[in-house]
Amino acid sequence: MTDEKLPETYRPAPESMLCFDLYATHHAVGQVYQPLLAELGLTYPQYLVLVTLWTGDGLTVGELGQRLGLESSTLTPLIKRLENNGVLLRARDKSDERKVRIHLTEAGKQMEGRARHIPGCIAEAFGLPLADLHRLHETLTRMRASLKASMEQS
Amino acid sequence: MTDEKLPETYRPAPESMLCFDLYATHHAVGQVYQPLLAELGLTYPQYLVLVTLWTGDGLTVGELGQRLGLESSTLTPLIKRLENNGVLLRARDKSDERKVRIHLTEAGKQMEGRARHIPGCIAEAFGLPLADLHRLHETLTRMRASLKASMEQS
DNA sequence: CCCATATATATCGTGCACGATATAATCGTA
DNA sequence: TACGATTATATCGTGCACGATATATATGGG
Repeated sequence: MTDEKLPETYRPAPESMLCFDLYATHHAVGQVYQPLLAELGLTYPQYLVLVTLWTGDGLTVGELGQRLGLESSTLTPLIKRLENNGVLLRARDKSDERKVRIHLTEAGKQMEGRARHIPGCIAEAFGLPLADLHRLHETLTRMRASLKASMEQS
Repeated sequence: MTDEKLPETYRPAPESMLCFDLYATHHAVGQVYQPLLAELGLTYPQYLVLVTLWTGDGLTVGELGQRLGLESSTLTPLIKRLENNGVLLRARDKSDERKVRIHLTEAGKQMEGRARHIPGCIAEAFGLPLADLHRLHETLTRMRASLKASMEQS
């Protein structure tokens, strides 16, 4: 990073800050998801958990947390809410009783079909050509790698 | 959006979803901010409020909410915490007693100097050339506009 | 002037997210 | 085998964020 002095009048406003772009865009995406997910009785984080389970049932809490970047203190109550709503079941792993494996119920599996239209709706709402979306994905992935690296070293 | 059928085996994983990119990148940025803001005794949303006030003192709760995209139900307690920490004061507007205007204290004004190094640290952690950051800002801004438009019409 | 309506903020209940800590199972090694 | 260290989840307290609702002030039409 350059160390050059910025003029005294340089005062970043939230609207010009990249971190705010991420914050606000993520928020706006959540607003678009909200009515789509409400039909299924899901919140956005709950939907992410189900998407992950649809790619592979029987994951442990830890594996889910690794995929989604969430702690057990977040996942445990979230998963219990999903269990209360009947979309999954929690079961201790027989060969290692420390682990809790999450299994979809029939209702949870069938929900995949009912959610199939959602990615298309979201992609449409983005309103950008596919090439831009690809570039965005790549930029954000590289950025995330860099952010993680800068955290490790400190 | 095209309506063409996707193969039955198409199953988006969170890691390939753009919304997850935004979610995870925003989260990673928060992790980088956290130690920098902890020195000032601030959370990230509190920092955003102060950044906004540094660009113009005496904003109302509603104006802050508009700039940051937050509701009074979020801002009111957040601002009260900042008031308890002595960085700002809340005062009813004399000419319209419905409005609450937020004014920085001396401590709140001085905090701007103590926070001046933060944007540079963050930009460095992004680890991308400035051109990419500009492009990202523009892409996200356009995307946000499109997302908002798609919400209005529905 | 009075009241219906609109506006600005605050309150309440739910859920997400964290760090710190607790608990319980497993593993390594003496 | 016994015990310290590690691992996996759960619990607790704090703060953010929302939608629904309440309260208080302001405004406009009759």
